[in-house]
Amino acid sequence: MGIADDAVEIRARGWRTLASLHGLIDAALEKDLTTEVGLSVVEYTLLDALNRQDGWHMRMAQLARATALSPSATTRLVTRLEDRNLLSRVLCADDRRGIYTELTPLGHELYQKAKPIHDATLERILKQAEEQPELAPLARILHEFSLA
Amino acid sequence: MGIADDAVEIRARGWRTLASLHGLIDAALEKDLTTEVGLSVVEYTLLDALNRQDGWHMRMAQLARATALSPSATTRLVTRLEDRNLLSRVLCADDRRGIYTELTPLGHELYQKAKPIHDATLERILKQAEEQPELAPLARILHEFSLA
DNA sequence: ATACTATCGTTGCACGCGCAACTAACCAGC
DNA sequence: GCTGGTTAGTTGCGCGTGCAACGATAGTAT
Repeated sequence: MGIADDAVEIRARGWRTLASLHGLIDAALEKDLTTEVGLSVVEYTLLDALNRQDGWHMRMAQLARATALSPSATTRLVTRLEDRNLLSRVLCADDRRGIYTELTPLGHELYQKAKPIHDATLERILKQAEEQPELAPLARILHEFSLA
Repeated sequence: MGIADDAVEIRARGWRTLASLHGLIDAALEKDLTTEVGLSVVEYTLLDALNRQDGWHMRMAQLARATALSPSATTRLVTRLEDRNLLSRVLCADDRRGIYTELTPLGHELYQKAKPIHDATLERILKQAEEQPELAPLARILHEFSLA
């Protein structure tokens, strides 16, 4: 009984810590990326996902999964980036329902410019989180462990 | 050089894992809490924060911090909950700019009803995440470690 | 071929969010 | 007392999001 309650409490604490650290990092990335290169966090996440598939296409559903977004939000996100000429939609012949997306040269270029900013902010915030008692344990784990 | 690059990559991976797990948990909580008790995650988070201060008031700014929300969003969140008679605004005498909030009996009752749902979903999703290779390491840590 | 069902992506809609501008209240200094 | 600066909370506004409904294509059974 007491043990089970403890487990519940530990999970709840852990979740609060996770949410808090996530909010902290997300807000910092959002601020820095928008001011420096005009990208929101999800926009960067999408470019990053496309870039890690170097040279290869991704379908809308994959992008939705990578960004943790709904299909509709993904549609509009891709539309926004397409309007800025950062990526292009490519109809694929074998399944005419599906839509591939790929980075344009401009999109690749902007990503290269954004990545160091992203990485620097991430390092800065994690370092800062390690000095905050509630966040330190989790932050330290992200900093040091491979997690996969 | 290679070492520094590795550190950057490890951090980026860690952040993606964190964001992914956060999204997974958040979506599941959102779904279960709204369908079962009509509360969003932030709404539950706020009630939870108030409840952990048992019997004591919280100011708007504290609530904003607890929910990782902007001041304006906090105002409207509190207004929503107040309109449902789950909490009440209390002007405090010593600083007439400040506003205290406290749970109503109805709010306390709803929280008691929501908490087991929240905890069950959290446990379920964490268990499920532990079977997903990318998320497992982080999920296991939340499950087992005290983190404070 | 013809239906029937499933999947992929897109749109209408309402809603919650952050930012900037605002009001009200506190707190100096003089 | 009054003035200037700061802090607490609230509103106007534009925007991104999820949900539900939709059209279009694919797959399958008969």
